[in-house]
Amino acid sequence: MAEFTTLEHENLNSVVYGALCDALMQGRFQPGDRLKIRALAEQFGTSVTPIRDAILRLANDEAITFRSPRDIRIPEMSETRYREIRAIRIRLEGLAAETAAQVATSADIQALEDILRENERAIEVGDRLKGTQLNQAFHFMLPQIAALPVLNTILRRLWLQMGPHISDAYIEGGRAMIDHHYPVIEALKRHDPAAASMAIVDDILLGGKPILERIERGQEREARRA
Amino acid sequence: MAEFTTLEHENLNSVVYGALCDALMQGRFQPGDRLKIRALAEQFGTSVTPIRDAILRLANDEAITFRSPRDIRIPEMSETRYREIRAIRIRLEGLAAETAAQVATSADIQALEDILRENERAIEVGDRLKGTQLNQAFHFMLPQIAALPVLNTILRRLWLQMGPHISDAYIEGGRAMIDHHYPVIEALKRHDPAAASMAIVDDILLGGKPILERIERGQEREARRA
DNA sequence: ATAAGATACTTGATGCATCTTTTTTGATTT
DNA sequence: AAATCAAAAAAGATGCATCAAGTATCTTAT
Repeated sequence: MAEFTTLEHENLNSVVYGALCDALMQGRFQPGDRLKIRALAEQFGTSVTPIRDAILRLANDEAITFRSPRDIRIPEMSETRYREIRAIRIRLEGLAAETAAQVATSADIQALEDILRENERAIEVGDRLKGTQLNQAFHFMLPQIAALPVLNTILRRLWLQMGPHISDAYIEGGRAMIDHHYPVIEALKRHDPAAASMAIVDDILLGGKPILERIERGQEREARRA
Repeated sequence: MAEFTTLEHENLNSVVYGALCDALMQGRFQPGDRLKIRALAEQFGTSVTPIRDAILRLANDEAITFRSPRDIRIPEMSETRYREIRAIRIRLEGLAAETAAQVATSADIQALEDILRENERAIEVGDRLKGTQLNQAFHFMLPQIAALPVLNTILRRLWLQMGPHISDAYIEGGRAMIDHHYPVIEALKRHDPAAASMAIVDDILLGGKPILERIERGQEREARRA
C-alpha cells in the first residue's frame, strides 16, 4: 500500500496574511501607503472576505492602522516608538542569544554560517531583497535554535512594524548590516551566553543605526510641515 | 463556559474582541473549551461576521487555536511554553519596572498604591474576579508608567494566553499573589531600577508558582491518559 | 453483533449584497 | 486663486446565503 504524507489545506486568509507579511518585512510598503480591500481582492483574485480577515489580523499586529474608519494605512513610526522596539529587541534577542549559546549544536552553527555566507554574497552582488531577507533569517534563527517559539512570534511581529522603515542606507551600508553576526557565531561556538548576548545587542544598536536615522529624518520632515 | 450579555454598537468586531479578551484574562474560559461562531453570534446578538473577525484576531494572538479546520478551542499549555512565557515576562516586565522606577511621579505611585490597597480588600472579601483583575492591573500599570506601549501590548497578549491557566490556588493563595507588589512600590519610591526589577521578577517567579504547578498537574494527567 | 458505507447534520470559509459613513470631486462663491 | 459646500463615488462594516469538509448517526450486509 502506498504511503502519503498528511497534507494540510491553508485558508485563503492565511495565504493573504502571509503574502502581506512578506511584503511588509521586505520593505515593499512605505509608511503612509494606503491599502484598499477591494483593490487587494482584485490583485489576489479572491473575494473581499479573506482580504478583510488578513487586514484585520495585520491591524491586530499593529503592522497597519486604521487612520480613520475607512482609511487603512501603513503607519508612521515615531522615534520614541522605534527606540522602545529596539529596547525590547535587546532584551528578547539577548535572551534568545544566551539560550542559543547554551544549546547550539554544530548543525545549528553550520546553518547560521550558511546564512551569513549567503548574506555576504547577496550584499556583494547588490541583491537588496535577498540581503534583507537573509539578515532577518539570521535574527529569527537564534530563537529557533534556542527553542523559544513564543519569543520568535513576538520578534516577527516587531519586524512587521519595522519593515516599512528599513532604509536604503541600511542595505547600502553593505557589510555593516551583518558585521556583528560574526561575533555572534563565535560566541555560540564557545557556548558563551554573555558574549552572544553582547554581540547581538551590538548588531541591534550599531547595525540598525541607519534605520533610526531615517526615522529621525522623517520626524524632522513632519515637524517642518507642521 | 463563559457567558455574554448582548451588546450595542461601536465597532462590533472590536467590542467582541474586547469582551473575549476580558473573558480570557479573567479565567472564564478553560483549556479545551470549544468556541462556536454561530453560538457566540447568538450570545452577542450579532451576525457571525464580527464574531469571525474577533476569533481570527484571537487566533492570531495564539490565545485560541484551530485544533482542526472547524474546531476552535482554548489551547492547552505545555510546561515548556509556560516557562518560556515566564522568561519573556521577566525580561520585559523587568525592563518596564526599571524604566518606571526612573520616571515614576508621586501620582503614579499613588495609583499603584490604590490598586494594591483595593486588591488587598478584594482578597480579604474573597472576590476572586476583582482579585485577578487588580493583580493584572498592577502589572499593566508598570509599562504604562514607563511609557512603553509596545511592551504593554506584548504583555497583554501573553496574559491572554495565560488567562485560562490561572489556577484557583493562585487566587486562593490570597496575599501571596500580591506580596511582592509592596517592594515594587518601595523601589519606585526610591527610584531604584535594580530593586524594582528584582521585586517584579520575584513576583513573577514566586507569586506565579501555583499557575506553574497547575500546568504541571495538567501535563501529568495528559501523560497518564496516553 | 460488528463494521463498512450511506445519510444527515454541523461548522467554518467564501462570496456577495447592502448599509452607513467617509472621501473625493467639482461647481460655486468670495 | 482659495475656500466652501453639496452631490457623487468609494470604502469598510455587517449580515446572510451557500459551499465544502468534517462529525455523528443510521443502515445494512456479513
